[in-house]
Amino acid sequence: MVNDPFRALSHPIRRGIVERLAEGPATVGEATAGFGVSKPAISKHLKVLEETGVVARVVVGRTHRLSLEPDVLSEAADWMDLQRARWGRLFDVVDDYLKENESR
Amino acid sequence: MVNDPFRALSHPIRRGIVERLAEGPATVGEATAGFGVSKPAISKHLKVLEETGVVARVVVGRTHRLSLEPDVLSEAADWMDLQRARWGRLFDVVDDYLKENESR
DNA sequence: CGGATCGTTAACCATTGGGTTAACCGTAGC
DNA sequence: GCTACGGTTAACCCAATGGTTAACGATCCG
Repeated sequence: MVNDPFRALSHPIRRGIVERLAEGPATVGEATAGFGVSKPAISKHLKVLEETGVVARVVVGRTHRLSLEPDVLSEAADWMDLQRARWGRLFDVVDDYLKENESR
Repeated sequence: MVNDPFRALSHPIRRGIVERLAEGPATVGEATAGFGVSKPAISKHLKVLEETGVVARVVVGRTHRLSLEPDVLSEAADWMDLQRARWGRLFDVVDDYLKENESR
């Protein structure tokens, strides 16, 4: 999978960036303030988010404006919801199953 | 974050295992057939899923029965849905924003 | 022009990740 | 008892991650 949103979201800093961008577009400085890592580290995280198609970048003068690219993230959200719907049908079944096994 | 479901889901094999377990509990062999990697590799993926609290294991004789542990995955699904709800309010705004910047 | 600002690239380093093979453990079954 | 089976552990390998500092590029502004 070339666009792997789960990989993109597997680091807390990148999730933090996504959270901020979910409020609306922002510059790199705005979207990444306060994470306590160096600028090159931030730059790498942004590269991952951009490569996976989670974030889009528009260069405006010397600042880079970032915005969320909903499609790829929606894919991930859809996958999660689908799995949740499937396991949701099993709630009670699982309990029974475990009890059955414990008593074997 | 000690229980990081996104890390757990960041590998396609682990997502595959989750998909199978969303249909219902299964043994290791059942849940992980056909991934084309060795058994130790599988074992490591299962360890990750177990450590992150995504999967529970009950040893029955010489087989290990796996089942999905819904809580941690639900956390992730909730996070995704929350972000989607937030960025959803921005759809048109983003378009305007990009156009505005392109014309600068 | 010259300095400050926003952000990236380069080079490097330590750790983690994901895979392998070989060996092992415990249980099942003949 | 012994072999087959389900699965893990150990030891190892290489590539990818995530961080650093130092330097750079480009733009803005006095």
